[in-house]
Amino acid sequence: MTDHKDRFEIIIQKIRDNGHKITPQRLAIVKILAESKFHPSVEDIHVQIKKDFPTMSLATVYKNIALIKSLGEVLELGFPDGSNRYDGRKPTPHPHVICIKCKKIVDPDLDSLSEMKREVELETHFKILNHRLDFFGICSHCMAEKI
Amino acid sequence: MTDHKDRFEIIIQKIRDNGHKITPQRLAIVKILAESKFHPSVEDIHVQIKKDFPTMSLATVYKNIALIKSLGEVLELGFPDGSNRYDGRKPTPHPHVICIKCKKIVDPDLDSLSEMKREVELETHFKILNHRLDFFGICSHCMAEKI
DNA sequence: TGTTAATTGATAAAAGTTATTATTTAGGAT
DNA sequence: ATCCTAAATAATAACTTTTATCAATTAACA
Repeated sequence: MTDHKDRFEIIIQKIRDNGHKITPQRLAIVKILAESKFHPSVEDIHVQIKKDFPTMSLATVYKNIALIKSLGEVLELGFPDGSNRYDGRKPTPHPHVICIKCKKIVDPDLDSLSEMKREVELETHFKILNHRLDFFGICSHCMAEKI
Repeated sequence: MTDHKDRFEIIIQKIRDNGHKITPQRLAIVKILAESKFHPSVEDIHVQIKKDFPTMSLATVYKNIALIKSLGEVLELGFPDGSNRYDGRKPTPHPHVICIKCKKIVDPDLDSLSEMKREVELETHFKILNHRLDFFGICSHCMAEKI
């Protein structure tokens, strides 16, 4: 998948274009956001980067994610339990399928969603700008393991 | 709408059936959850009840919502900004349409969702148990006001 | 009416995020 | 290559929201 490298470069370029500096810490955070299929949490990112940057501050992770979010290059997934997960590979809204056992997050292909948006606009007279669709269930792996 | 009164009685009965006591504070909280179309927050509920019960503690609101939630009689809507809103009129998952200006929440009628669930199960091999679908936009009122 | 366990109210604690500030550093100018 | 300055980092304090604690109160039953 060369997509991951593209995403990394797209995000870095956008940061540069908006007049922000490129620091080693910033590069490390963008790298994880751009490449991780895991939909990592802030804590995940912090723990992983501390291997290479033992002095990496949690605040720096938060500030960089806020910056990248403001540039529209990362999708924030907040959950009712208060946890937040991030997707820098596909920063535009898209459905997620989440395993409630192992917390794995999968991106399904659904094409009926844009039609549903039109349906909602007709019925409610809202101008729809954004959406969020999550399915919660148990993945085939956890189902087999009966964990 | 007699539905609202029914919801109130259903929730109270369920609380009773599960061996919990009926207190005036509890009645007031259930009343708001069962009747409010507004999808109130914990703070909204607390403020409203303090008019009648000046000593009402915020902790009591939290504890009662947790109880009612555990009985499956209220739907919790957590948002990425950390806010939580509650729906005691329709406690099973259903789509919401949210105005990003005035924070109004509307329930649309969508029937293509169960079909979408089957589609997801086929594609991902997950057993889907639950879902969450929110549309974000601007309501006709805010659009007209250009607020 | 009395008894007892659940509930309430007040507050402390916990968890997660944001703000503050001194120090460091990236990147342009010299 | 070095200097300068504004931005970024690290450490920590402050803040926000939710949960836990515990003494005082009260609903429900005998």
